[in-house]
This record gives sequence, C-alpha cells and structure tokens, in this order.
Amino acid sequence: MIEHSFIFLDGIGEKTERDLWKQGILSWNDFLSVSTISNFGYQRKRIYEESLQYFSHELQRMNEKPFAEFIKPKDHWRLFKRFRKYAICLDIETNGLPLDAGGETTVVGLYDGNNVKQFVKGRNLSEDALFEELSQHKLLITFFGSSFDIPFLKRQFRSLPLDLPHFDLCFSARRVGMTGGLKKIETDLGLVREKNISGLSGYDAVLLWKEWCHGNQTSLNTLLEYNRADTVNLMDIANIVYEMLLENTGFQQYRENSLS
DNA sequence: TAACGACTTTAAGGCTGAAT
DNA sequence: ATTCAGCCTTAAAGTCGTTA
Repeated sequence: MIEHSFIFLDGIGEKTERDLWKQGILSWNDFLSVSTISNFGYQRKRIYEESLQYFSHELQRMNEKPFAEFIKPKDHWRLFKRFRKYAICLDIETNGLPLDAGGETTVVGLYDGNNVKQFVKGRNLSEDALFEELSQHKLLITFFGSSFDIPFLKRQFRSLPLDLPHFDLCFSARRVGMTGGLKKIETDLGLVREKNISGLSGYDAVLLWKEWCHGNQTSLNTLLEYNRADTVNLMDIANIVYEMLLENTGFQQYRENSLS
C-alpha cells in the first residue's frame, strides 16, 4: 500500500489522496509520469515529485528509516505488506513496577512470522542480545507498544534500535471498530488459546514471575507460554487489521475501476 | 489582487488500555 | 481506584488554487 500512498506529503490529507486515486493516479509512478494534475500548481507538483522520487529510491533499497521519520505513526500500517518479511512482533513482560521504582523487563518475546525467540531475565536477556535481533528487522508490530513496551525497553536499554516503523495494533484495531485489550480482540476474531494459559492477564504474568523467583519451576514455563501466545497472535491480528484498514481507504475500488 | 471555498494543519481536551 | 503515554476528535487557524 505504501507505494499507492500520498497522505504523507505536506498538504495532502485523506481527501486529496482519494481525489488523486479518483483521477487514476494510483501510484507514485503514475504521479511522476503525468505532466499536470488538476488542483496542483506547477511548483507544488515539482516539490511532491522530488519527495516521491526520494521515497521511491529508499523503498527500492528497503530503507525503513525515512518512512519511520516522515510518516505519521497512524499511517505506518501501510508499510506492512512491503516490509512483512522484515517485520517483528514484540511483547514484553515485566515485574510489575514502574521503571523508576525498580521496574524491569522479565521476558521479551519476538516473533518474525516463523520463529519465536524469548529472552528471559537472568538467563539470556541482555541489551546485546536484543540489539542483535532487532537490528535485523525493519517494522515493529505490537499491541499498545507505543505507550508501554517500546518506551519501557527504550529507557531500560538505551542503545536498542527501536525507532522503526511501528504497526501498533491497539490503535489500528480501534480505528476499524475493534475496541478492548488484546485478549478481547483475539476472542472477537475467534483466535483461541491453549487451556492452561487462557484467562491469564498481564497481571498474572507479574505473579508468575514472582513465583518463579521463589522457586516454582513450572511458573516460568507458564509465563513463557503466555508470552509466546501474546507474541504469535500479533501476526494474525496484523494481517486481519491490515486488510480492514486497506478496505477503509477506498483504494481498492479505484483500482478496480481503472482495470475495468 | 482580493475574496472564496476546500482542504490541511495545529492545539487542546478527552479517551483508552496496560500497568500497579 | 489511579497513573501514564499517546492517539483521536474537535474546532480554529492557516494554506493553496481558483475566480472575477
């Protein structure tokens, strides 16, 4: 979808983008190959052309940085399809305390669409290990991560490359009419959890960690299973929410018109 | 070049979910 | 029940292009 988007250009909002599609200008290439566009002056079109050439070049290189910098967070979902190969679902568990009161990350779960990797405090969780994993990816997928997971990790591990484009499913889902927390949305979408972890919440994750610290071996296993389910389900939800957001733009109906 | 209309941008306030 | 950050909504202000 990103190469069909104009909404990140200064002075172009939802209406104007839709208007471009309506005129048959469905992609950056279309924009660059016509000489004039109604309602756009010469100067204005030239400025946009320069911008689109730049983004087009960076997209070919799969450089995610300019997109993270110049596209508003609420539009980052448009990068999902192009960057899916490099996407990483992330979910953390903590000991429940605020950072400045001794709060710490206990588990970090990462899922790239094929494999889950989990990092556990006191075992394999370290800034270096996270850095190594994150630096291989170009799009973050979280649920409410922009308010919780990402700021938390950033403050605890200063060097992590977390300034990636970020598809936050909490706000995206809300925009397509799905409200509530992750567990509620999973249920609404018919995604089912294993019996032993169904009904667990983020607070339970805190308690499980405490139990493990006091010597209960199975608590850690349960916590890891819980974290795994949270992390993996993000990808399913991302796929569904992406399609719904795409539908909402109206883009597809203009594409169909131009084909027929 | 002044006024108008359509749209975008900005700023403030409200809302939500995740955490204790 | 309370706290927090960030997104969304709303309304006001600003911009661009058109028209006379």
